[in-house]
Amino acid sequence: MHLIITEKHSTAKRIAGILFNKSSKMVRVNGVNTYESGDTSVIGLSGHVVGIDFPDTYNNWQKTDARDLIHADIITVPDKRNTKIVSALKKLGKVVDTVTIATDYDREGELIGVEALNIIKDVNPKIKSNRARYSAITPAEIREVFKNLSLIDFNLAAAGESRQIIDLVWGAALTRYLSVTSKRLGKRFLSAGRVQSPTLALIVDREKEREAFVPKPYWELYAVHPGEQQFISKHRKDRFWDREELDRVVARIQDAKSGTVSDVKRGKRTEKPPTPFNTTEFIREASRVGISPANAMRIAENLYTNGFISYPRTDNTVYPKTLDLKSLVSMFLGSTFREYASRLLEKPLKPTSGKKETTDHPPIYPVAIASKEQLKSDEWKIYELVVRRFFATFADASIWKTLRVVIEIKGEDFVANGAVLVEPGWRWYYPYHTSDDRILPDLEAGQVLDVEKFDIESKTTKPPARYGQARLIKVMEDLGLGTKSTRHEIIQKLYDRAYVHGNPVQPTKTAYSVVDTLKKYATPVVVPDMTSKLEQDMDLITEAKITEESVIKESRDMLDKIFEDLVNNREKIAEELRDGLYNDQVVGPCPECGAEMAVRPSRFGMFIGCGNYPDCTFTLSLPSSRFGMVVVTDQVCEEHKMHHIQIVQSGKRPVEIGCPYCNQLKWEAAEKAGNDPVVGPCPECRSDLVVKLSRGGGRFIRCSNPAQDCSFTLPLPSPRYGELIITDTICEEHGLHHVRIASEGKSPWEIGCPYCSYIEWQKKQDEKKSKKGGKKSTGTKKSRATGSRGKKASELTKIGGIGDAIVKQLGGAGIKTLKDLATADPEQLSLKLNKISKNRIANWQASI
DNA sequence: GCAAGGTC
Repeated sequence: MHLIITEKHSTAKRIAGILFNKSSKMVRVNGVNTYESGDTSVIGLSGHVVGIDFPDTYNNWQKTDARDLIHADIITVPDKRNTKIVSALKKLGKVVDTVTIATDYDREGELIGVEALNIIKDVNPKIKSNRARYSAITPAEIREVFKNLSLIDFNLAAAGESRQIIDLVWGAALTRYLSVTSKRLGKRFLSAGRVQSPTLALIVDREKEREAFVPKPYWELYAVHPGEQQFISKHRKDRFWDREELDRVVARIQDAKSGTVSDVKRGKRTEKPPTPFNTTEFIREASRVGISPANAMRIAENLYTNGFISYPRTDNTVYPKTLDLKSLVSMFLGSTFREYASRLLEKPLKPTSGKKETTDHPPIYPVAIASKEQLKSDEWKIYELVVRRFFATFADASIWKTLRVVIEIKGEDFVANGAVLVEPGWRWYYPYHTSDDRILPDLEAGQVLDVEKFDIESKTTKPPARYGQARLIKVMEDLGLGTKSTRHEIIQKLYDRAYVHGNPVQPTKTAYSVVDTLKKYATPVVVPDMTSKLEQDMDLITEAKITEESVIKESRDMLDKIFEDLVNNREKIAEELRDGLYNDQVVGPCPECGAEMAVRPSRFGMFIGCGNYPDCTFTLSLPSSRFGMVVVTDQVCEEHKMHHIQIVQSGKRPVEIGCPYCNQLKWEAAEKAGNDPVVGPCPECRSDLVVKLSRGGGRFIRCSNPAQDCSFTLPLPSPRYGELIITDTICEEHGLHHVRIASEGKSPWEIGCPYCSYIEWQKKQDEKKSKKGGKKSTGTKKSRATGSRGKKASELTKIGGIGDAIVKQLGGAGIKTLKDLATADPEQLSLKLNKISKNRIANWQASI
């Protein structure tokens, strides 16, 4: 049997479609869809199906010396999410005599293929192998390539493997050193890596430049020319740095009522059409239409899996020759883009091409017609962007008519520039770039012009701007940091680690400390050179000029030297790191005694405490801090002079607490006022259910039974902003008023009956969980095994919403006291309980 | 609980 292995499922399906035509049959092997015809099978991987790691004996961060990781054994481990594919490969491997590796045509693709081959070799050492290399999945190219199979490039795969090992060793050793030395263990650990650290350094360096920037004042001088077509001209000097000089000029000209046109230059400016989309350029243009890099990639992936656009992760800016561009454009004759397509087809199609041409994937282009109704609004925005960009790459240049006029006013030259778009060219297809005409009247040399007045604008030079996410991705690409698929993830990682916040991106003090320490003691990991050197070495490995082993050894030796320094200076570094880390926790003056308040850990999560403790015991609570990391931003509350606070949770939008004192006062006021809006009768005791403000600034619904012996609660879905409106509609089933959340500038969100909405939401969570599988079932078993114990009445019932049945469940999960509950991770706990969401747990915790 | 690279 012949087995073809591709990098992803979608390519397996498409290649089978081309090679087998209609005889392609889908066969499930160990739960993996494969395609079969006659003696040949095609299976798709999911990228790397195995990874590398250290043996379990190195797992304890405190007990293992970080330095030992440099020379620790490295083992291959199957990727947890892809165990099915691994076993399918083993199963098929036994009955196969030849394997064709048809993964992506790049370095990682070669490695991914060799990894799969090695899995098969384990069960079938005599297997024969070859390689199919293609740059676009078109029938012509695929058929051709499979007629001319080549050999696997094991050197190329070895180059990829050297990268894996070097990244793991440097990343893990430095991450552990930083975390252990600064005692930042658990989820607040401090990380370092070949790509993330230089990226973080870029952000920190830019912030330092901004801090060091001294603004310089300057002035601009304009003349206003009235008439049918009023316009302004600017003094030729552009910027006056010397106020006295400006004053002298103004004194000379101020009573001038006219000027003479001394020079007129007419010209033409052409703008070439844009080049085909690669990932970075796509992300930048998506941010123009208001979509963040992470969202743009998520949406693009979605459009790709649904067959609307081509593969979105590509560096290529040249359409492969095998791509049938004409039929792609013609396809749009039957769409809302008809007029654009037919205009393009009037002439032969000549696409632009960019500088970079790669072999793995084509540039991003549309592959099918979509209608606006079919897609969500952001999806349509992205789809339209890809379509219009595709069109623009065939369009003509746009042409501007330009006019430059010099006007002499009492011996001083004033200049006016005009530009009018005369041939829109590609701009007609691709209207995302502003193209404002600057219209000047048709002037002739010698003409006398009126001057109505002079305007002086006083300005200052601006510090370099902070990086926006899209800009940062571009800079990373220019420096060779990361890949098209990882750059936006690396930036996300910096947010998750609380190294940065906001957009444009701002570093925290922790980032300053980490970057400073690494710069001083482990320079190679904070500069892009490590990546460029690695790239060069990988090329040499590929050309068989040096070995993988020698590259790895050299890298380990370098890290050994670095660790000598790190170990010798441990105390000093610990102190430096902790200083910076403390600065990151400083919130502002204590309202009671004026001392410095800072974020501090307690058994129940983080809180803000006074530096004068125990003399001053004033505290502010930070309710959601159990679920994420606290970020102190540089925004300061005018009233309390406290820094605004954010709670960052990996993979989620940060929770903006704002000024923690304002937040606390708001909550206390709401508690005191007690006029909480009533939603309806409590399903358990018939008292009023009311909307309460949670300590985190969020909202939830609770029973207001005055005796406090009913503990029914309902969470509310999470837009924390906007007004909660209780409507007149009443749920027939639960008797509760429907609610909606109204935010300014957005259409209101109808939640309906909060009870129904909660049940609905829980169902969805359960479905998600059951899809994950594996982990959950063992958790449930465990909870049953220990569940028989917790029987007595528990302090847990003091919390709203917890009755005897839930106490029993909680007991089974090892939660017996309020303290247990307060310190539990809601997500983990929710997995151990039956139909109790992590939000519900979070609400309990917030009410402790 | 570490990296970065695939893929979803």
